[in-house]
Amino acid sequence: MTSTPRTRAREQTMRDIVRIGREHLVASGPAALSLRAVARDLGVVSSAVYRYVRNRDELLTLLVVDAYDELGDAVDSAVDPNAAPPEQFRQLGRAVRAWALGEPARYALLYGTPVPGYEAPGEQTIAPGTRVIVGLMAVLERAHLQRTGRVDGRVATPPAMPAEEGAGTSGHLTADFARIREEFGLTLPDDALARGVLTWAALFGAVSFEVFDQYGSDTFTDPGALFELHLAHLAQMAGL
Amino acid sequence: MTSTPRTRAREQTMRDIVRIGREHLVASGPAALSLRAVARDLGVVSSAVYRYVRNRDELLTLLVVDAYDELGDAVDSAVDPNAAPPEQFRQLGRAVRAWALGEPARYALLYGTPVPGYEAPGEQTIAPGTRVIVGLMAVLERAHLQRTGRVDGRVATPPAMPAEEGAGTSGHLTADFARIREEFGLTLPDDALARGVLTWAALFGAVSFEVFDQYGSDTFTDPGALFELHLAHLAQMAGL
DNA sequence: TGTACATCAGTGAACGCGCGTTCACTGATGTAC
DNA sequence: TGTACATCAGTGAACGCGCGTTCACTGATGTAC
Repeated sequence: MTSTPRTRAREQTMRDIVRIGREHLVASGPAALSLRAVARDLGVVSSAVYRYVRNRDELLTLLVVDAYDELGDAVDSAVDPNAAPPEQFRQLGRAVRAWALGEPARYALLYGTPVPGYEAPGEQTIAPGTRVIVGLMAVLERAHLQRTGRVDGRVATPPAMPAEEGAGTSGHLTADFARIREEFGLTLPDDALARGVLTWAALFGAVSFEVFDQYGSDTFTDPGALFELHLAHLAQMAGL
Repeated sequence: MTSTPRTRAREQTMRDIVRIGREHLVASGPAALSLRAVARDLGVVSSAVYRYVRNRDELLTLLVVDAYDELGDAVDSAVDPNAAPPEQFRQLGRAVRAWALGEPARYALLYGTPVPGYEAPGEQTIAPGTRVIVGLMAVLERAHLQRTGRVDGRVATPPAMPAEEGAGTSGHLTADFARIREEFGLTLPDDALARGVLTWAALFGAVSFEVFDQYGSDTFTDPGALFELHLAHLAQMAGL
């Protein structure tokens, strides 16, 4: 039996720490995140936090994972599995934008300037950190399967897809794409993979420009409409 | 005669402050930039810096302008005025990427997470901050003029260009695009403007992903080749 | 050319603040017999 | 069921550090007559 009162209290405190950390992130950005301030809000002496968290970096990691997971959940629940791929792409894009605009500080933690001196530990952050690109690739894969006539998405043996060598696809890239295909279980050809990666980066570029106010505050009266236009062009670039 | 020894010394110190500030930015990021540390490196007591700079925010502004200008110069000198627009676009993109990879901390100051509590004063930062998008739009404008047969780029009366109302271009956007056209002296139709803005955001998205290491360090063996591929797709999206 | 005054760079001390992290400790909760 | 011991959350003091900004001051440089 692992759920003694003590362990339940510990889990609750852990959640409180993450919640308070989130609030501080929102208020002052990652560089200013401080264990002492979290302890204060937790109603506890500063050294007590070290019972829960090895150091400041570990708290940052908790917040990074927390944010990636919330974004991943938002995206997953926004994409209708029965919709057509182009619509799925738009749903994904809108979900990313909506979450980013709602949580600018946490978005910045994930996709803004890396926190100086902090290196995210891969074992904990890679899986949640790749959920969006995995989702995007799944949409592209489904579109590809439909295009090539395997609509249901179930292929007994994913045929060795010999990567219609695209216009500028060089040796290194071909190998990289092969590895990616393998790792994510995809059958997309090189060109589609390349477009997918660019679409991913471009989507976050558009979102970052809006969240970080690069357009200038009064350039676009209706940023949502601009974003819809962007989605249409991005879908085209993605090959959807 | 304004160049007394004293004013020359002052200008030199001013340059030293910016240079040292740059170095600190590189070492520890904008949030950690400190007037005291700059004073230390300048070999002067901390309060002396206040003879040159009103406060920390003003130093940040100097560094922002400094960085925007260096990036703008890099882009301007990379774009060959006699090249064809698609090649000009690639030159511009490569220049942005090269500068960003060479100066990641200063790139982050411009295009990463906004510094919490700091608001850039528009009067000083807007002009240098728009040089890249102005350059990009100039490339697109030239392509447009060539396409429409006014190759030399000199049109006596820029004809009232009634914005071939694009697929999803709504009312607000049309007005916004009209304002942009006016402000930058462009004749590009709405669709080209929209593509230009997205291409701009997408280009910086791709660069940010690389500089901020979003791809994962060992996913792409040859990031330069990937970027060239991106440029090809982006040029296509831009309508070049 | 020389003198009187104004300007300005830089000093040093101070104010009040916040930070991460360690350490020996107390007292409550959980566990094994 | 009761007792002895182990675990663990939280305390409070301390170490050593850095920060932005103000202020009265000294002494050198520049300017006007």
